[in-house]
Amino acid sequence: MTDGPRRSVVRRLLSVLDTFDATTPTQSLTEIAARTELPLPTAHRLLAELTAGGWLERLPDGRYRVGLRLWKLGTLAPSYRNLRELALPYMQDLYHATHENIQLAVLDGRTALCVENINSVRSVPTRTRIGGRLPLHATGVGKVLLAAAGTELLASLAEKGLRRFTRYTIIEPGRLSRTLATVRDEQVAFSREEMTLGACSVASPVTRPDGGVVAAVSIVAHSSVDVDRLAYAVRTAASGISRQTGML
Amino acid sequence: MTDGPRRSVVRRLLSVLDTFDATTPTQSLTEIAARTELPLPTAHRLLAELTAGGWLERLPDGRYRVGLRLWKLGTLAPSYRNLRELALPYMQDLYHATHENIQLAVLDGRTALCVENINSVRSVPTRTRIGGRLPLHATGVGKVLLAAAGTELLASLAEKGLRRFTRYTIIEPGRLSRTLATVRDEQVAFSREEMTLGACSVASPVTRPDGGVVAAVSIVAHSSVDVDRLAYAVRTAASGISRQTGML
DNA sequence: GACGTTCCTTTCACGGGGTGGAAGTCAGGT
DNA sequence: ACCTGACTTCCACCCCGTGAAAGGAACGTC
Repeated sequence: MTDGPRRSVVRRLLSVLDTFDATTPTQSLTEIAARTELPLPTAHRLLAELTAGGWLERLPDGRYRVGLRLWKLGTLAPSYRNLRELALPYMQDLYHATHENIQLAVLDGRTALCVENINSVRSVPTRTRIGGRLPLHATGVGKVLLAAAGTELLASLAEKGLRRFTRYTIIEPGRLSRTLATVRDEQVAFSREEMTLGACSVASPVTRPDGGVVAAVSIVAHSSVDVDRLAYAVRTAASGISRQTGML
Repeated sequence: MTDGPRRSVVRRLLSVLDTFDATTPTQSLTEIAARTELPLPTAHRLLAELTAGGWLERLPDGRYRVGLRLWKLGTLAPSYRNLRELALPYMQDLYHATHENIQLAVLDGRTALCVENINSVRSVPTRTRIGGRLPLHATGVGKVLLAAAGTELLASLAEKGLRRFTRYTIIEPGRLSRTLATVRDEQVAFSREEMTLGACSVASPVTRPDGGVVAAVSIVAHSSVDVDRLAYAVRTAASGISRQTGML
């Protein structure tokens, strides 16, 4: 029946957990079995064990969703645990000064991962959610993180082709590389409608005392806003957070 | 060797994950093996699989910690996913109006679980962390959640004895029960140095359109602050959040 | 009320993969 | 050089996870 190579119990279990994402926060047994390509009884047994332990929850209608226990565990993840607590006050200051959207992201593989955000009702509505992903080459935070990463990352991204989101997206590796050099130089990255038409952003790196970049903060505003004028604000906030990282 | 009854692979794996908590965010192989009571090679294999999938991370010194993937997954947990995003703006309003600590908690088993907080530098320093637990009988948020839960919960807590934290902690089940009636009536709960000497709190319930209580917001202030004057502020914020829960 | 459908749950004999004692490796200390 | 403690690898045994098949449960349809 199952053609694929046999996975270990552990990998099966983890692939069950992996089926939960932002687009499918709740799932039925059949859906999970289908997505994991596991026989129905097998999926059922794994889900039963996860539910019994409180890792997943079962809704009255039989559907499964992520439980509090997993949330609590995730809370201990490094980029979250302290960074978020240190950064939030500074992000709030930025928000009160500008009334625009504020984001905090870390590097996760080949994308930027949003770990905290403050959405403004007055500013451009962003699709970004906590736990959501952002492209490295078309956003402010992405560029900051990409600039700080080794050149191999850029090379590997370029190899697979830089996706064009709007007509302003930089998809030429050479031009992107030059942009990143400026970012490293000035500690600020811009994105002018490169990800979404009508939205611009300014980002700046959060660093450890040794200079390593751990995250990026940014302001995401409507394209009519002069983001250059916001650059110093982001840099100031980023410096504030960076100063605190020494205490981790 | 191992005396205990044999656990299934799944339960073994989950007990490995379970060893991670706020007090031990990073652990060595030997520590994990000891805490889970698993043979060292077994623990090693499980950890290797978890690390390979990005569920755990390995530090240069060989210690393990929770990885980004688990954090992302936890992000999907119900009480967190939307509640937090809805509530944060209102919590910020409260913070700016009062400059005290603000907390948001949900019921989790026999304790209150803090899902969001804003710590004020000007107010009492709180030990509470996101993902941290608070007693139901000695805190504002706890009382709100306990009042909304069935009477069985209070009975079962009383059976095991209500822990005394300070000389003000209510440990008489009858008196607590009467207090909870008032909480239900007035939609506000107070804690006056019942958890920590020098700290008081006011809390109010966040409800769904059908009236069910999903969370509690509170202000935690120095005991010199007249918390009665803050009651309307918390109730207002709680109402605001409650109105939004209809959109979930 | 019988019948079909869909989704979930339970059973159980089989055999492959997890197990863990033992041995090997590595780093730091004396 | 020798020891100690912590991690990693090996591999033969055997236990426990597996999944096809059958049993329920909850609907909707004729």
